[in-house]
Amino acid sequence: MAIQSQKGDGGPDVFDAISHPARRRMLDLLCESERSVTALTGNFQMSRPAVSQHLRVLLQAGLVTEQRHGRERRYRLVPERLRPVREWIARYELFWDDRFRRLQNHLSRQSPK
Amino acid sequence: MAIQSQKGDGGPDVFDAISHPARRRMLDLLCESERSVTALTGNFQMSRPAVSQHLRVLLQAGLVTEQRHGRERRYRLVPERLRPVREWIARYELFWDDRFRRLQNHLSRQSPK
DNA sequence: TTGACGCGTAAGAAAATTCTTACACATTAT
DNA sequence: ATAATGTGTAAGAATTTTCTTACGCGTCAA
Repeated sequence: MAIQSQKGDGGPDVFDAISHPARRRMLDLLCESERSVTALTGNFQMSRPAVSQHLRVLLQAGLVTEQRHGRERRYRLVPERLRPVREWIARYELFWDDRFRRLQNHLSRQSPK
Repeated sequence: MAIQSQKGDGGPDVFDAISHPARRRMLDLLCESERSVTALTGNFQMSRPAVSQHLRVLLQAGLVTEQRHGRERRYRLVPERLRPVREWIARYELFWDDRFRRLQNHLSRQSPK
């Protein structure tokens, strides 16, 4: 028996939402303007329901919002929600910058003097 | 029948690798110093083989490297590999900064004049 | 040499993911 | 009223993920 998963009920995980290439592409497309499901589907090879399902994942992660306009629903990007990712990455960014800085220091201490 | 998946054979996906909380935590731990599998396992509730399997995902994504020291293997962080994530996020960061800037402009054009 | 230690991998189970097709339901156009 | 549009959701299948236990193999210590 394997007791596993139980995925953070506290809130849908943003990292998980952006792990699928199609969902990242959807966000990229929504950067330009809000779009309907059908409009988005044109950019993928999957069926419309599949796109719809991906949108639901993004919706639950709070990365997009839905607005009904007559019979269509337009999805709009909520970029702020990506902040947790940005913040997590920041730590590592410093890390690789540090390496770069150390390398520079090392090199500059070699030629002069 | 459903012909699906075929996950990017070009290379293991970094976004996918960091989608699991345990793997992010492992990277966090490896920020401080390189560690062995057993040392890492102490920080989780899963079995050692499970940790080992997660490390393999990170390894294949190039996020860590492995060094054998006697009978143990130490894993070391390769922060540069997170760059694709940083770059992808950058676009959205501008986006939310823009919103902030527009709001400021809006407000500053209201009080003066 | 014998054990104990550190680790990877195999095998298998439980769940989650990700698609597809089929339908049901509004809304808009004829 | 009817038909066409735009969507969500249900049902089901193929795959992947993620764990666990059981083993096997090198390495270090007695």
